[in-house]
Amino acid sequence: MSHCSKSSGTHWHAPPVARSKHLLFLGRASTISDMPELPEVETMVRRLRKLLVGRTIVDFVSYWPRQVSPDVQTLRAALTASTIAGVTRRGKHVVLGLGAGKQLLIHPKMTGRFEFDAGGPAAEWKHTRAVWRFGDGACLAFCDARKFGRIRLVDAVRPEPALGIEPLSRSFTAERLKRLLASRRGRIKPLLLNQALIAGLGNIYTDEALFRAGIHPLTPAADISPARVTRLHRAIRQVLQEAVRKRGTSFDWAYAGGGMQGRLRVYGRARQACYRCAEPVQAIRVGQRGTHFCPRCQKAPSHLRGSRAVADRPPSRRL
DNA sequence: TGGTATGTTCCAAA
DNA sequence: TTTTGGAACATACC
Repeated sequence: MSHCSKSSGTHWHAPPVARSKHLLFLGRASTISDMPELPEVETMVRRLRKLLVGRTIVDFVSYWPRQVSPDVQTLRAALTASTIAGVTRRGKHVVLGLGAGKQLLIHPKMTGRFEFDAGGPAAEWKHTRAVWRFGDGACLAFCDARKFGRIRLVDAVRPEPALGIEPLSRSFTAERLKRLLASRRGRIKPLLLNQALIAGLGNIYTDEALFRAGIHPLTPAADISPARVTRLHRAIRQVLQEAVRKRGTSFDWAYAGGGMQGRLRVYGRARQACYRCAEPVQAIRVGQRGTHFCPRCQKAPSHLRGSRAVADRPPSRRL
């Protein structure tokens, strides 16, 4: 494949050669984290905050210009000489506060992660897509195997994108969730994944919250009783809070560092016994996402009862 | 080799 | 209008 066609020439050179894997655990270099749902991004943000606040950017390089906006030259000019005033989270975005009404939003998508080296550009990592260099010689790298991650400079006064409520904020109440779901005709799982409604839930924690609330993922949102929505609200907050405490879920080659994987009750447990009732956990596909639930603890909605949509079938099949 | 992946967006169709 | 499915983005692992 040719890299050159779409890069308009800006800062487009070969990315640094990756060090062999074991070297990542030596020396000063430290892996910040990885991962993509709210607890994982929150974990990233907390660690980045300690490392970055007060540091002044002296250079920015992108090795995959398609993932940054505006264009690399504009972005580089805007970032250079900026001091990072704060690091926060909005939904699944890492937000670097730059002062002067500017913010840098970084979305890790599926495989984005940060690496930091206080000693400067000596360390180079696998899949490095962007590097920030600071006045004291330290370097921050955004690494992203699948290149889905996005880095966007936005006006802090006009916050983008349009994201829904923060599920761990005080304003996310059971009543609020009821209102959010009441007028919806869709199924509950895709609605919980909709970032314009609730910002931060992803595939793992949605399945986990639905299990804890005893709600089948295909249940039409408007059919869920008020009492059950209250349970769902509590389940969402509990599972997210627990995952934040555990520093998120570590899964496969792309993600390491968290401890929540040992606490998951249905996600990734297809055909294994439900911890509550011993029924095998079932895997189906909902809105193109792998979906795990216990068919006994999470009763199918009445209109689907007995239908093939909730019967055993391999997760690779379309519904 | 093919199926799958923690995310999102765009389009078409229902 | 709302909802849903499919493809696309791009790569790595099993």
